[in-house]
Amino acid sequence: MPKETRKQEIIRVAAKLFKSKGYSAVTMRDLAKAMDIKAASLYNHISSKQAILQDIIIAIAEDFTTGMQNIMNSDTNSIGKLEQIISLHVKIATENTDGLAALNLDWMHLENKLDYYLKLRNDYEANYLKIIEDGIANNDIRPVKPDVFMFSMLSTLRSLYLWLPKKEIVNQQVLTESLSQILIKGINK
Amino acid sequence: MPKETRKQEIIRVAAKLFKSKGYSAVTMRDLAKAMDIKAASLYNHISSKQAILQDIIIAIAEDFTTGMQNIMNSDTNSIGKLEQIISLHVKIATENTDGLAALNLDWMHLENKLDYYLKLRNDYEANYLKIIEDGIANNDIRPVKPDVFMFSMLSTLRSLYLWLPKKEIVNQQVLTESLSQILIKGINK
DNA sequence: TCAATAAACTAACAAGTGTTAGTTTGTGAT
DNA sequence: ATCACAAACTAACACTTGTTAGTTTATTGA
Repeated sequence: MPKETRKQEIIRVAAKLFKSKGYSAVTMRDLAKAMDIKAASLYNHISSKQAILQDIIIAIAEDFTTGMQNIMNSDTNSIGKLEQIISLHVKIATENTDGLAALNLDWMHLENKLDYYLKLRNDYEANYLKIIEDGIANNDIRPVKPDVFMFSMLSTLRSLYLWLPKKEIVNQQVLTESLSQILIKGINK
Repeated sequence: MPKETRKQEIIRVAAKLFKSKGYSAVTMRDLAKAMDIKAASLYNHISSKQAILQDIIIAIAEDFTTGMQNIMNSDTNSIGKLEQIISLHVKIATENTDGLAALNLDWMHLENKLDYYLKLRNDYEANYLKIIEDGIANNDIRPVKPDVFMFSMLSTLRSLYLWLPKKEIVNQQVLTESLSQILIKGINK
């Protein structure tokens, strides 16, 4: 595996700080202190504070988009697709907890890239909803309200970043199965 | 009903701004502009920016605490209590959407009152968990993992502030029933 | 009519903000 | 030994931040 560049290191530490206080409350001097250098030195590696936020959020948002494409092209029924969505969220939340926190808490502070982020998010949710609606039409899913169900499921999955650090369990598969049980069981026919 | 004081008006507008950008990104000049006065004039009514945040968050946190006390003292089984919890969250989220957003997003910026807030939250979650565990012991609830189940339910309920503004439905009872169906049905015996 | 009060104003402060310019230091390859 | 370069440094900038002090204006009850 290729070693982490200085820039990647800065972005990783920034994500951690953003998680604890939010983008706006973290100053470049805070970030510099966490890196044990002076604030001005950060600019040898990154172009602006805003660029750090964009790097963090857009990368993750594109991971979700790619993951959703794969799920939609996969050859399973709706319940299987929902399980894959849970697995996707667990995977990303496990691998990049801090970055996901920044995405969830500070997406509104994206400037140039805000529109792009919102497009990715809207498309993601539209695909998600379609999977649920298809499942109801195909009789794989009980006739719950699709939007309430998606909201509920997505709320849980989006909050994983808050919860994962508290648990000793890092086993993705165990968590995925436990969540599938709780989130899907109630609507499975 | 008593008319809103100027102070209450400021706090209400502040909550709205905090919801859109977060506490740290909202300046006193932003708030003043939203009130159509100068920043210095705010200090005739409030003592500090921090005090505004405390007013907003602590009031809601205490509402939850009171609500939980009532639920625990109520004469229903575990499923009934969980339904009451859903109803409590829907009620508070409907009546004070913006304040709830501030609580969820900016609680970590509480200074003096942070410890108090965390105590209220921890107690709330402990009581919540106990209700679930009792329900499993009494055979009212399927033997799911209590912490995963609470996390899932609470994630949804805590995200209501994001979702309510998007819906035409303001009917609390309809929403409560729909959520009960989706959140509880899966674990009801 | 006058006094009290609520609520706005102007002006200013000290501290903190993101960022730039220019310079120095250490390391590894030629 | 020297060159190139990554990565740190100091110093400073223009601007924004929360907040205070002192003053003016409008409303209202005696």
